[in-house]
Amino acid sequence: MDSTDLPLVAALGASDYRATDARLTVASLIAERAGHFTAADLVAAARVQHRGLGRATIFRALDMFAELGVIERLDLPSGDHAYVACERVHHHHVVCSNCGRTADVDDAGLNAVTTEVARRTGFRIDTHRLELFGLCPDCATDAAARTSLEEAR
Amino acid sequence: MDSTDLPLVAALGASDYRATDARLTVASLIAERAGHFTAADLVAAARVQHRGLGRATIFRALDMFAELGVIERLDLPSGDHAYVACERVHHHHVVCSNCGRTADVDDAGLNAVTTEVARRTGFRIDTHRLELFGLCPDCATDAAARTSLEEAR
DNA sequence: GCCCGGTTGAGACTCAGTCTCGACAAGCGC
DNA sequence: GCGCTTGTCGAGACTGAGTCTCAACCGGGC
Repeated sequence: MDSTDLPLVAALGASDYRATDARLTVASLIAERAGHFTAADLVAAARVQHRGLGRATIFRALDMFAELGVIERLDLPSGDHAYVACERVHHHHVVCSNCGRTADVDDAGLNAVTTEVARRTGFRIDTHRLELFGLCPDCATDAAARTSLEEAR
Repeated sequence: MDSTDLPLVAALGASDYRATDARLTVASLIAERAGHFTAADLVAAARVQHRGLGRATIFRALDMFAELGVIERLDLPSGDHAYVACERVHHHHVVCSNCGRTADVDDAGLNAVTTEVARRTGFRIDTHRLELFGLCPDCATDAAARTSLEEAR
């Protein structure tokens, strides 16, 4: 894949930040990952593939991409922090707890929920965060196949 | 307040865990807090009020109460971890980003949202986490008063 | 060539959370 | 009462994610 095709690189180009080698490297590392990833993943991958990339640089790049809205921070049920590459519009994530793959979903009726919550509690809701965890179609199929196999025994 | 009235203490009594002094102290520290609190808050409070309470003990007690379902872990928009005392049934939290007060809300139509998301993405949704942030009625009133005051100038 | 501001990698630092260890206390059989 | 087991304790070492600092580097403008 030509790295200039990456949405992260496009966002970088459209911003006031310079498109340096280090940032392009981080962008391509992120693009290599299908689902969510942790900062530690990137640091490890950078060490293996592109020696010259400091820890601080990766954290700085992640902060910057998060600020540009092209990656988003995620809190896994385990309490760990992770990131996902994503669109810049407001949306939510569904995370496969088996393979880590993620999917974006838009509002999907959540606006009505926040309105209802505001009405019930009297709170003025400014922001919200919805994260959904489960099995992606592939892993769900696998799991179902494995279950029926065990039942057949 | 008689500490035996605390729902945390009741849950502790109903469990297999021993109701030791250290745990009762942690329970009363948690009960003193109206909204969410961090582990560091408790450690600091314990140091000020009840010298003899180790860091590890507080973390262990928090884990235990979380396991009993009487406190719940929360991820603030800042990325910090916090805890809230809460009911044992499944529910969600609304957090005041000004004073930290929290309110519990039940499903409020979210079930429909998860069903819709599952339908659209093909994921099998197992768990989810919804956190809402905004201003509680008091802080919202204050904020509104301050805004109108500034407009009058 | 020189300056300036943005960016870099290295490494020190911080701090939340975990782990380990020896001490202690409650419960229980004898 | 005694000894054993088990659960719990506090202290402090440890770990690892994330931040901060600093000197070096780089490209652009003059």
